[in-house]
Amino acid sequence: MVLSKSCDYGLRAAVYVAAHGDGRFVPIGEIAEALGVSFHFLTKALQRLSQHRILTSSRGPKGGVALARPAEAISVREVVLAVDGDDLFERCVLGLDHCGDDHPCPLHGQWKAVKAEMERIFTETNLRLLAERMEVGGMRLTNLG
Amino acid sequence: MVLSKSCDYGLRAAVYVAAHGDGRFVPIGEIAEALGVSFHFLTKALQRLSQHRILTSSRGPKGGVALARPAEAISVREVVLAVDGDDLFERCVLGLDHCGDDHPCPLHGQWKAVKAEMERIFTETNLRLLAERMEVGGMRLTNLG
DNA sequence: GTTAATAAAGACTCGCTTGTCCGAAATGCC
DNA sequence: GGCATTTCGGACAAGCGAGTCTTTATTAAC
Ligand code: SF4
Ligand code: SF4
Repeated sequence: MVLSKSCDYGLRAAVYVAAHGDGRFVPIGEIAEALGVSFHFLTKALQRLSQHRILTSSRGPKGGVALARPAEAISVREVVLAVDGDDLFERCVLGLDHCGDDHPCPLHGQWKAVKAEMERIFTETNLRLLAERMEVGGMRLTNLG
Repeated sequence: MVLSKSCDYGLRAAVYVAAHGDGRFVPIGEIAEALGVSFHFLTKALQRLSQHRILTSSRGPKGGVALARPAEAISVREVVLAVDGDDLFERCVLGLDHCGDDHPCPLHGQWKAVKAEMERIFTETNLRLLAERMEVGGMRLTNLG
């Protein structure tokens, strides 16, 4: 898959917090239940987001995670980089080492365009945008039950 | 990664055959050595290409694999589908089940464009094109040694 | 027919991702 | 201070892709 499960869960959780957070700390248990994913596994993904200053967290009662910045200041690209690293935007189709414009594989020209397009939409799309689409567009973050 | 290793190897091997085949059967051992990859593992990938009628094969001396059709009639898309299936073109970012235009996730609109772009360049690019780029453009299929 | 070369097929190991579980540390509430 | 709640962190198991090895089947050459 394009994104790892951790990244997938982390991104969906971040959108959930942006949509249902209202500034409070949202317990990871609530997010896990809402998304229908493993609580402990989701915890690990969100820890990485906290370490990268995308989320803040608080322990104890009324604790949980919250966005470290306004939702419109957090791009999807940032979340992907925090969890999966830059492999998606750097390595690609043929998986060669040290490739690039100077030592290209035969697909380089075309794939470079796809990579740039991916990075562009991930950079332009932020959590507020996604949260709004959930509210007004009825889009979903979970599997249909 | 976007493509599995099997798919990666299979695609590179197919391009090698298109470029260095000249109609003969090319032994898998020769391809594995040229690409610097495991012979046995490459064999598995090429078996799938043979099963999907992209390659033909012959056992025994002077045996090996050859393109089942002219190189310009084999698209990259076909090779990817044969080895990795349609996950790349069907499933995507959020990995939800049964998703699509009717039950979209918030990223659907943008990601659909990326998927379409990927499928387009993979469909338009055929093995002859890639083989020619190797010959005239000096592009590489292997890691630098 | 014998032999050598080669693809096909399957069993097996290894490492990474996913997922589970348990204890420790922090924090609000009484 | 004591307690309930919640994140943090590491250990552990399961599943899967990647890679190795061995055996069998097929074919060409002599
Ligand atoms: S498309 Fe470019 S960056 Fe990607 S593997 Fe080929 S040469 Fe490397
Ligand atoms: S982008 Fe569309 S097809 Fe992909 S996971 Fe989201 S809803 Fe499904």
